[in-house]
Amino acid sequence: MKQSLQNNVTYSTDTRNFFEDVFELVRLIPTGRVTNYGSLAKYLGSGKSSRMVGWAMNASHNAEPRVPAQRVVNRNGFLTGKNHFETPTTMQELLEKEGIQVKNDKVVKFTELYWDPSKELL
DNA sequence: TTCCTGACTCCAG
DNA sequence: CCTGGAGCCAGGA
Repeated sequence: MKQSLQNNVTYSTDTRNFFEDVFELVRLIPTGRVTNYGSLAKYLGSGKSSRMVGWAMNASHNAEPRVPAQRVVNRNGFLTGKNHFETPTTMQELLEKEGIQVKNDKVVKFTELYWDPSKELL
């Protein structure tokens, strides 16, 4: 099912809702914590569609209020999405500004900072 | 319309 | 423990 929106952009209705769900969920991640794509997808009921979460992040840059996409990394704590920010170092800088240490494109103490929506949220 | 790609993950070997 | 292949599904060519 497709529908045309006011901004003249076409999205599948389900996709649009999925986007917004992802955005809101990411905004719930506490400052100084991180999570991964798979957990978000699972929490939203998409199970194995972790790639779609990353794809949604791609569209999150224009979202209001801002989506802290830097807090979403892959399951090993690597900043796989860094190249999609304004500069390749933006993601890391944003994280460090929140007190998260990053080394070699990986979140230090990832397992301790990991935030699982299906456990932290009701 | 078909084919390819990807901010990912899981699983069999 | 490491690797390759498959599942996933929206967009772009």
